Amino acid sequence: MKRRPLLESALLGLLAQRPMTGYGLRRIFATTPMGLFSDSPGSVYPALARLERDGLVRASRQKAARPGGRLLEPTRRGRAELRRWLSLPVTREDVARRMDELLLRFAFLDQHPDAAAVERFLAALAEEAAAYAKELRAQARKLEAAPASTGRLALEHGIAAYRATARWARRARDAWRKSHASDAI
Amino acid sequence: MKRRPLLESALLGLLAQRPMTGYGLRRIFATTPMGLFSDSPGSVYPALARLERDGLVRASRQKAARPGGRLLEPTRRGRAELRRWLSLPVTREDVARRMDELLLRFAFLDQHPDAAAVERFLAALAEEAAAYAKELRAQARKLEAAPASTGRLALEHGIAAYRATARWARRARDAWRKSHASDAI
DNA sequence: GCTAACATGTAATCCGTTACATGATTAT
DNA sequence: ATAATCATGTAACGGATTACATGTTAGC
Repeated sequence: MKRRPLLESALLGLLAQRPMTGYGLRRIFATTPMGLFSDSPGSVYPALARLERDGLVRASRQKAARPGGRLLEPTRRGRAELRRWLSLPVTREDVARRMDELLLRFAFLDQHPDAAAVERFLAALAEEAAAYAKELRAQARKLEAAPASTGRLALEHGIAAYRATARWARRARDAWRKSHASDAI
Repeated sequence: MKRRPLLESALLGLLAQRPMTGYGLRRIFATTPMGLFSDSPGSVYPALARLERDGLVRASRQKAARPGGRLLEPTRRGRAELRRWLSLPVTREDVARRMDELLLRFAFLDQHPDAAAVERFLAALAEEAAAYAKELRAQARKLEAAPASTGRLALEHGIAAYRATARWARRARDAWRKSHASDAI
């Protein structure tokens, strides 16, 4: 049960949205707010080679727009692997230490075949983020330094950030419900 | 000008607060919200060995509370290196891709000899975080998908998070001013 | 004709993770 | 006695970063 590197999941998710070349993927990392990933060839091409080796992605030189290019798309196994990843539960551990993975998963979650997955994810995230904010608040109360230390203030940043995440999750859930209400009738 | 690994800065900052053993440092990572670092011996001891090799940390078996233990403390060069790191400016790049490093720096910033450093840091962070939130908002306007996609909603999480950071920075600055007002008279 | 953009890779190095390995001391 | 805690390390492996290396095509 080793965790797949985030970069590979990001590549797989992007290719499931739209097949493209390695260069196209790199451009996305370079020009959009997905820029927490490096667009360097030395990270992207080896990761794609691993996905091909594992049979999750297939390349075609014929379908590429230019000679030399390789159009990449997920295989059936690749799409199954993506669904498996998207179906993972939202745990306290994820919230405390892997928020970026959670956000990445969520960004691809509208590709999940189960339409209810988005609402479930947001409900779980709202709950876990609020609960973790409370945990941090409890930690902060233990410190109680008379002149506020920057350590204490940094902890309060964490509290504020998790509260903002919980608030966002509740609002996103409402927005999602409204814009997908027609399906429910 | 290679960037020092975050873990090494964290270790150096903690040792500057209070000399302790490698085990003590690991316990901090295991039991406090600084848990974004691994407490595994395979990460901590090699990092400490690098700091010793570079002359930033010195170990004493005599000063240790128990036989076998090694009490670690920063050298003069180590403290200078810590000050240098704490003095780095808050850039847009940092805000966009290295928030965890910024927060770590801030958590140690009350060790900085220049008392004004904390206020300067918070002012810069408030400004850069708000500006970056605006950048993201501009990105979001370009998407304008009729039914909100989860990708779009994920971007809105980013906006909410950076706004929360900016708000926290302004409030922390006010709090810091008040609790240190006596120094200014 | 030249420059920017398109396109794919490899090599060296460093760091983090996991698992392994060992031993002393304190509390029950 | 024996378990938990204190304490320090090494080895194997994998992945990320940076730099290097190369070639094509489209637009000016």
